[in-house]
Amino acid sequence: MLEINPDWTGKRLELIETAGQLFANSGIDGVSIREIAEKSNVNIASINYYFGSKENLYTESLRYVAWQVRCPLAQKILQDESIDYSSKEQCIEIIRKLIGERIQNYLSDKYPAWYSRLLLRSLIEPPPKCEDIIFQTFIPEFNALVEVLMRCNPANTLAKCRFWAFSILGEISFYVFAEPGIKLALNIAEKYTQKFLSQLQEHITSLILKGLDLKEE
Amino acid sequence: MLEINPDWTGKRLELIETAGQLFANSGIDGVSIREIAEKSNVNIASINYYFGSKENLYTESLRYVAWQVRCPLAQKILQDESIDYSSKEQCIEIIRKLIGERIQNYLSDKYPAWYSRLLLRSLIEPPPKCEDIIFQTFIPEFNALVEVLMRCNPANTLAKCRFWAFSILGEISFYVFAEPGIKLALNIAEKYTQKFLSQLQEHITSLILKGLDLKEE
DNA sequence: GTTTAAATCAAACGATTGTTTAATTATTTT
DNA sequence: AAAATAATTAAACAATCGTTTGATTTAAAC
Repeated sequence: MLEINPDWTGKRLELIETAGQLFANSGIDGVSIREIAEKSNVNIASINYYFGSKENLYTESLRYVAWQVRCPLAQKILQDESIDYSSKEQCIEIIRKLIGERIQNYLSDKYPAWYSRLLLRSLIEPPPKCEDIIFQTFIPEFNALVEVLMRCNPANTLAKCRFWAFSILGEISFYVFAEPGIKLALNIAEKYTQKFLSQLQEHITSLILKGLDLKEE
Repeated sequence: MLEINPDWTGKRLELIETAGQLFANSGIDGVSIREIAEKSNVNIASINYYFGSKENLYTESLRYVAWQVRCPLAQKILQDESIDYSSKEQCIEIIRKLIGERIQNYLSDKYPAWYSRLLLRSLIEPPPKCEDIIFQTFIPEFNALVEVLMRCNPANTLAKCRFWAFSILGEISFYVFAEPGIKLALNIAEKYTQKFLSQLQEHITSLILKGLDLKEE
């Protein structure tokens, strides 16, 4: 798992927040350190003073948002020995919560929208030294999600549960990085509403439950 | 719909193919025209001679790949008056084909992998003058897909069919832009195999059919 | 074969890039 | 209060950026 960085404070944090937002919108090469310095109200040299290089600032911004929007619920659930996976109702509730956590952390106003956007941008264009952060963020969460899905219905194969896990992660991610197109298609302005997000949670949950043959009705 | 460009020939096409691949990997700001010229074995000035600017070259590359990987099947199906949507088997086959077309065009070796990567990158980071291409590519295909889903089961609401359409588009897109992470998680090397892609097609189709209450068994 | 247009080229343009320097100011430590 | 460390600054660094120029070569048109 990703480790917390004690230096996410003061001027360093300010720079991370300002630069991260710019990086999320335009990529590391689309932003100049002068633009970052100007919007942060610091001298250009401060970036190298605090982070050593522009690249390090990007890496730190990524590590920061990856930590912020992480979804450790699946791991917690796996360690909870009081869970009875033979109870259909409990399994349904677990899956609903897992999907809900990711939707809230990625799509709601709990965090600024650029947090998840920077994270997903780094997936399609992993800058140097960022692969570790990406993989340490996604792989453990993915594996834990797969594990939970398998426990909820042991009759399903590993291959199937992996597909379902990607269905969950993929669809939610799509609402992040295709946001402009989606809002145009749905005629939505500004942010996703909580009502829309709970509908989305219901939709994905229902989809997965039917796939797992857990849906009652 | 997007229009074909008669200038996708000769040196112009060579430049588009070379530059597009670089753009897909590193973004418009991550590639220099000198790098493009070198890998295309042309003079630096040729880029401005043929396209006017680097930005125009990006736009043309995007228009080119958007045309190549477009999925017009849904529109064709809508215009086919011989289709009987009360036939469950026919509806299942249509949905399977729709999903299959997108998977083939986005993920198989039918086209170079960077085609779809450039398209999706442009979704999260739309360069100037590219919004039109993006929207003309995705929105009509999305709307057609929604329309087909509604005809297959008129009992479903528009809102639900939109969610399902995004489930299809989102999950397939995820396999494009999260490719490095997915291959690490699944321990896959090189390209997705056709076997894997047909499993994926089966998985998504099954998911949607269950959601539409069309799945027999 | 002559003329026109298209294509290619090396070279240079001004602007901007990330980074570094060295001096100065602020803050903390002793 | 003196010394030492941390933080901030303006200025300059070499390198690279996208673009343009003007000359040269190639191809097409008459």
